[in-house]
Amino acid sequence: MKLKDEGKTELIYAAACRLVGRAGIAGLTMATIAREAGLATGTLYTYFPNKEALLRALYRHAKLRTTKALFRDFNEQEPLRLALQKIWLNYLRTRLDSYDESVFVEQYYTSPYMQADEVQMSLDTMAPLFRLFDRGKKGLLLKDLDNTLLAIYLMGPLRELAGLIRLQGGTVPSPLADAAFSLCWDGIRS
Amino acid sequence: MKLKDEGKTELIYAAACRLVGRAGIAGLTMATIAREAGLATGTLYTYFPNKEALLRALYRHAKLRTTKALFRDFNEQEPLRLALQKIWLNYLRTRLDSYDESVFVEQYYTSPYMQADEVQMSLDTMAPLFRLFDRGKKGLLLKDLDNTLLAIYLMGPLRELAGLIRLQGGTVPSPLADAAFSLCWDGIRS
Amino acid sequence: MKLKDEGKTELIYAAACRLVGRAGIAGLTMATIAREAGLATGTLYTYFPNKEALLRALYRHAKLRTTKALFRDFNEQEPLRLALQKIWLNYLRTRLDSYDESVFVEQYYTSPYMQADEVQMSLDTMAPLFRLFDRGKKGLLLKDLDNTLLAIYLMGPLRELAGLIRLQGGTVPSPLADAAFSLCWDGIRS
Amino acid sequence: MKLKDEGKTELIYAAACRLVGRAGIAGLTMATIAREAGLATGTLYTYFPNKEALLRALYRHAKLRTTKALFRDFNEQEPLRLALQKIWLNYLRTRLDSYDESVFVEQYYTSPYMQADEVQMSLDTMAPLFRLFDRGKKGLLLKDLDNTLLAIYLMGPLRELAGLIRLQGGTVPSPLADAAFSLCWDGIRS
DNA sequence: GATGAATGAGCTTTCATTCAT
DNA sequence: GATGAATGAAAGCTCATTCAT
Repeated sequence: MKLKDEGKTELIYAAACRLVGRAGIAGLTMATIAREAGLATGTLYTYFPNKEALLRALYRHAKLRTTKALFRDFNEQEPLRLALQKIWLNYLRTRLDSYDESVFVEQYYTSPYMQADEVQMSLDTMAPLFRLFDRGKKGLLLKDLDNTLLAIYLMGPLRELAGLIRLQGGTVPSPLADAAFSLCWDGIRS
Repeated sequence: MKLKDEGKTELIYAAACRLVGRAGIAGLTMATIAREAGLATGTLYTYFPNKEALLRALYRHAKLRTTKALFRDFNEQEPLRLALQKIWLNYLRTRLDSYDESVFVEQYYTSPYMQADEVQMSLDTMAPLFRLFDRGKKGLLLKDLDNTLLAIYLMGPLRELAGLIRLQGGTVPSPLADAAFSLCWDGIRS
Repeated sequence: MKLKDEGKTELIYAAACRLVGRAGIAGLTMATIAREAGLATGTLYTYFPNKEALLRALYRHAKLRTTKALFRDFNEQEPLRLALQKIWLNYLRTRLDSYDESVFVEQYYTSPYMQADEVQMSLDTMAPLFRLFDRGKKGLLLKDLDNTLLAIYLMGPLRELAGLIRLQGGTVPSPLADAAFSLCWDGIRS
Repeated sequence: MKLKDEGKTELIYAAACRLVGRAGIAGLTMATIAREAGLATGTLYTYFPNKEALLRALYRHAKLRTTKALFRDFNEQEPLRLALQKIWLNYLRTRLDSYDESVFVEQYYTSPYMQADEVQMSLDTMAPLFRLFDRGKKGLLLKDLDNTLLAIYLMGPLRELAGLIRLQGGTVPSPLADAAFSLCWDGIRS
């Protein structure tokens, strides 16, 4: 007997992401996803009840993977600058390695599919970073500013930076990336 | 495309932007735009030959307005920090004042509608800022880094920052905005 | 300007009924209805929000027409037998004249589309007949039985009778029809 | 069509009938039948080559059972009224006991599945009743009318009558049923 | 034989576009 | 020019049927 194959879910996710990376969420159709995944249209409906559910599941999946990657090898005890740089580099690397996934997450966020509970889930993933900020502010290493603001300055430019590195065919770590982190660090340190 | 009534074109632009702000570019239909603008569907086709042309025209329109706003009251001879802060504030203000327009421009950029020549047009608009950077680096006031990198660091976080201020019901200038610009400045100055 | 045409609703009703008469409710598709009505598929959706609504509206429409026909030229003061025969003949005639409509009403009744409120509506239409029965029983002209039972015996066989007459290419009034009504009358009279 | 397990065929028949009783023939799918029967979809195809064959077989099966029930304990030599009442009561009882089956037979009859040879088969089953009518007319006990007409008057109201008894939660025999047969008898007797 | 995942034709519905008024 | 009904291609989804296990 053929059993439902978990790997096929991944196949579908990957196909959908690739297509979003190419033409945006707006151009995404069930038929295209199926063809890209090498499946029949109907097969998608064995794994997801409808298009919205597919996209929603993909968002959760991608968000989870991205978050996990964000804190890879992360040690909360490390010196602050090193710890922050690790997270920062992880984020950059993820955006480059999983470019399609990142584009999808971003576009989903402003699409009509986005729902309130998913906003909260997004915020929760940042908790360890915020604890790091608190420590830094207490030790007078960081400017005494709102955590969200610090996060915005640390991470905000990474989207465009990744785009730039990608355009130049670059990899991480790179001199460009090091210089970029220094900009961030000089901005937020006290 | 007989532009009988210029005001009606603006009406259509505004309606389309409002809808994108609410539910993203993906859910945008000609019928919805028409209803939001208080027109009949067919009327849209008096002003634009088709949907793609409408969006394309709207992008150019919005981009132009945004750019013009970016350099409002800008004087290239002013002290560097003040000049940069003015551009920075203008950008932030525009994102807040014309939130829908900004969201549209952003989503259009990654949509299947985006075309190569429009990318170039986007870059050209930044020329005055880049001249400012060159001056700053020559005078040893700024870190000696790639202009694009400096621009990314200056502008990159503004999208999220605007979102934050918007969420808190804030306006510009505000203490939050001042603190935020200091972060930027400390990051890029030598 | 083209205005929504009420006659087109009738056109759609007629087309749907004709098809149900031919192949039953089960084989009914929006595409077939549209083609039979000489319209594009999409046009159906200017007049009805979806297939279910179309069928529901058609049911109410057909039921109303059928009921109106049932009591055509009906005069509650007439002698009992004549009054009943008129209703009986009207029913038979309607089933023959509007055969498709009748088949539709019947099939809709046992289809998954049928809803509770429509059952009540169906019962209400029979009120004048029931008043006739009451009068007949009071005057000892009819057996003293439940109205519903009398109605069932008067009307129940008409479906099959109509089928039989139709098969024999007959019309109403006919000797067959007269004999048939005598059967009924002899059954219910006291 | 290897009939490995005769009991499973019955299981499928019962499941299909139950579903038709609930929501009509139109909403019937192979997947639903399988689930209701506690089988896998594919298993249905071991017992029937396709959906049409399944329904056709079910029709013959149900028709046969119904017919057999119609003439249960029937003795062609009995007095006419008693013999007719027996058949009449059997029919009523069957409609009540095997309600789903009866609904299925009825709906199948007007569905696109119905085929010409099945109409003939349906008529043939009535032969013993028709012989009874002939005897009655010869003995001047019944009106001298077409057998089909007599049959229609005897059986036609039973569908609705069964519905009524079912609604009132009644059983057979019942005073209602006795009164109802009298209506019939008085109608057809000479 | 039994299973249920996979298939794809065909159904319902949407929507950019046209066109009679 | 403005209107919105009409169009039909294409989208989302269902379901009879097949087939690997």
